[in-house]
Amino acid sequence: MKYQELLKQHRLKATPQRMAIIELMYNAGHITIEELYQSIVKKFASISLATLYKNIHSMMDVSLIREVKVPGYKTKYEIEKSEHAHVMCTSCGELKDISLNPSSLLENRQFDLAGYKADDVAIVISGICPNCQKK
Amino acid sequence: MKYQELLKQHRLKATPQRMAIIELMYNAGHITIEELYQSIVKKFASISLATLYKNIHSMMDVSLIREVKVPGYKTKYEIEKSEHAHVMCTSCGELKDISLNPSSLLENRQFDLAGYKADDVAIVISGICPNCQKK
DNA sequence: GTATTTGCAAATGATTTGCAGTGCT
DNA sequence: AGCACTGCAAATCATTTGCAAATAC
Repeated sequence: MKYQELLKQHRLKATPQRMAIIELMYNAGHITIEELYQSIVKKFASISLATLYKNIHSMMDVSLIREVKVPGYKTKYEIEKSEHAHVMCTSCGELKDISLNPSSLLENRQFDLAGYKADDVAIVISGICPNCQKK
Repeated sequence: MKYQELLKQHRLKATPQRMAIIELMYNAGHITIEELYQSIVKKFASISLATLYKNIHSMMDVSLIREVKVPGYKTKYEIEKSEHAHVMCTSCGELKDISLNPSSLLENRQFDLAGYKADDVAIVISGICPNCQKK
């Protein structure tokens, strides 16, 4: 079970709750706390929201997962993977990865960063997804 | 008083509370609800948080102000102005505009937007500001 | 004068905390 | 065994709502 390894690599204990969180997040791609809880209680009747929140934070602390704040919607979470940007559909709420590499933007152009030393770039493009365009 | 005009242009009634909100937001550049409230009560002892929230939403509905969601911090608000990106200091929390034009990025390069029709691009660069680098 | 806005208090929603019991390694 | 994790209940913090009185136009 690879999720177990993933947790150990980040020096977190591999509890069943955590493995379930990672599995669901991995399958969903992006998920809110709310959605995560709704899904996880089906397999794990006794899990509490407090546990979810605590684990989300532990995993963020070790950069195993990442929060994605999107305009007008609830924060979603994703497994950390290679850098990418996001497109969000303002009609149906779908959030999707796109392959734009945020930090390559910084390298290729000389933006005036006002003296800041950049660590991370978050890009969220809002628009209408192909499906909603049809309606 | 130009704030009055600004409100009328957006078909909102120019109440003193709203003018105070805009003035403070304008001076601060970026401000959280919290900070806005702390400042505004000094001049407007009787204002309520409910009024703040209601007005923030009215003004967002007519695109007079805009919310800026930043990783790890509270949402901030700013007066809508020409497109720009943001740098945020992860040490002191300062948020600053930079002149990078988000939608020009879309034009200059052909990103694969997975069929999305883009309306808006939000870019937040996290890093360390010049001041905090010294410490 | 009328429709909108304000401010209050209460409701709702989201997140955090303390603590006793449990479980991973 | 020992420390970290879980789940509960309660606390805290954030946001929204209903409504009567006040106000912009």
